[in-house]
Amino acid sequence: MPELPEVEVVRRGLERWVSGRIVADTSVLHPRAVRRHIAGGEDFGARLKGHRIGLAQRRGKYLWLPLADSATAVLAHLGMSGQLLVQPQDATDEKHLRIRVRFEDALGTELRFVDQRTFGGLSLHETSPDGLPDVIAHIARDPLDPLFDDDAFHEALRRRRTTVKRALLDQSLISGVGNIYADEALWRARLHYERPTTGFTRPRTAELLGHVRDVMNAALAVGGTSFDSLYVNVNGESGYFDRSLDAYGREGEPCRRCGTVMRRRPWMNRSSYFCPRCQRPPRAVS
DNA sequence: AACCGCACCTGGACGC
DNA sequence: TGCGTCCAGGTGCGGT
Repeated sequence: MPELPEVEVVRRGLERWVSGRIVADTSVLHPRAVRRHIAGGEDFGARLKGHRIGLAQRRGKYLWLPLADSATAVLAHLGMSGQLLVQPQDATDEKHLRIRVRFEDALGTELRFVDQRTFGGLSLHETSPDGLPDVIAHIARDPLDPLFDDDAFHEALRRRRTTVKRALLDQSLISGVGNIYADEALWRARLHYERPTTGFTRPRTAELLGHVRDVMNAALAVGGTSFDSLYVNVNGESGYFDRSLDAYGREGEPCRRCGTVMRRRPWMNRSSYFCPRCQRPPRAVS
């Protein structure tokens, strides 16, 4: 479900409501939610207990909470339907509550990981000297990271024998982009999703990256994209960017630029939305 | 080494 | 009402 802007909204919420607190007790209510924590749910809880939570971090769609005085961090991925909520301790359990974390203080709130489809989860990992959990070393920096290297991205794009949307979704090339923001950025750049990346010029890459950043920043400014109650911030509130989408989910509606009816095409077991006039397919594919 | 396709889940919307 | 089908914002793994 969530892409970079939605995950960043959650990170900010964790920083505000969770960072600095000391873990008391953790309960894992569904084993799949900790499947990346090989030692299991009991071990997961035991290792968190007594540790102070550091500043919440993010790379792409991954979030992590460093544990103070240890070279470890709680890594979180929301998958398609995961939520991290800060709830009053006495609030009724959500139907898909998977993990609960209570704290030593008297603030009266707890952290809950709620996840309908169980594609997401929490796990504890060693962190490298730069603070990155070891298991996400293969995840590229995201386009809002000041250290993202535009030139290296361009060179990598040209080396790949792939198409532009596949490249945008490849988290080892550029992280944080998912199906929604890929379609939005491609619409803004007037690029068809099957356009090969091999022939990309430097200006074309620069323009595409500019659109990726613009659309993500615009989404961030209004709290992210929510089609339903599945995506919410830590307080359970939805974002409003769904009202601003130009491509994603607009099959049958007029292109906001040229009025042509927008199309949807099955693509890699999901969908691609595009304007058939503004985003012409490459000749070889058509 | 790259690249592709699929498995991993639950549930809502829709057609019959 | 119920059943089948399709669809959903992601990732990692195995096979080629």
